[in-house]
Amino acid sequence: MNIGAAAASSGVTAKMIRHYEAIGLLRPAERRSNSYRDYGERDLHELRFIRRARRLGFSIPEIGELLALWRDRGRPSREVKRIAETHIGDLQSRVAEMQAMANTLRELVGACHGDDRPDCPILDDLALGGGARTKG
Amino acid sequence: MNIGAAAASSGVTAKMIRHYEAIGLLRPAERRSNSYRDYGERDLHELRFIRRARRLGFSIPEIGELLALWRDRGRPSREVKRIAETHIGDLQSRVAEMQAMANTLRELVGACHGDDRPDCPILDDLALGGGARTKG
DNA sequence: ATACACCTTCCCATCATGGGAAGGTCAAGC
DNA sequence: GCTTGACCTTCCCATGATGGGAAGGTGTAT
Repeated sequence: MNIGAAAASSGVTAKMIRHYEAIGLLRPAERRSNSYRDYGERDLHELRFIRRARRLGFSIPEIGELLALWRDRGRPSREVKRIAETHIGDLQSRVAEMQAMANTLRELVGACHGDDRPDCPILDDLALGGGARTKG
Repeated sequence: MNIGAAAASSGVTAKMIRHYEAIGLLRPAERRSNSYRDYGERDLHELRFIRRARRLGFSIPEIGELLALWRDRGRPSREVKRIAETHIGDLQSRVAEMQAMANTLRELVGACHGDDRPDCPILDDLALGGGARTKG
């Protein structure tokens, strides 16, 4: 199966499949006599795995770890769980940070009359240049 | 005031100050006879404005809009409010997306015994390659 | 044979940021 | 005056994930 078909079937673009191979996330694909890459069911499986993990927000290095564990039929599930938990923690931190931003902005938006008048608490606050006040 | 002092006083690195000038976010700084950039209070104000806005997660184009409005003393506050509200909406979407990821992962982690045994629902799920099941 | 779709590699762009080289400038100390 | 060290300048390169596109080879259908 050519790279185009593998791309269509896995949801990973051909461009990205070559990229994943180049950075070592995927092992080099088999080549046919015409130098075309050749993919089988097993490769498709890995490509779908990668796509799904990317959708869940795992970074490429994390996916590398997960793939290695996935390829190793005898690995302890402990490892996988640890990686997933670390990733959940990362997601939570980022969510908290963005919520803090949004809360600060909501306060400011609430204080801004938003009409033709020029004075605007949002700009006034940005102009202060201080740290995030709603942090604590 | 040299770029280093402006950087120290605004919290924006010298590297980034030059970058913001290069992409047109800041007007070209005054130059002294030795070709050094020269900054005054007004520039410091803009730099602090930018730093604060970046911290609140505004993109560079958004900051460009906000800066333009800020420089225009007579602008209607409506504009500023609209930009801020749009940005809040963006933040909320991203937060929701990341929370969905985290929830899916939490389910999977909850189902994984996480010991020496090799079977692991997390990897099993990733291997399915389907869409996000916890979406709806 | 011709056309068209597909494949290959290689280079460039994004976005915000940082690293670093090569070279000019300035202030302090000897 | 000359050296030293801190600062400035511009320019190039790297990140990480992804896409665009060129130049050229291959495969298949008409």
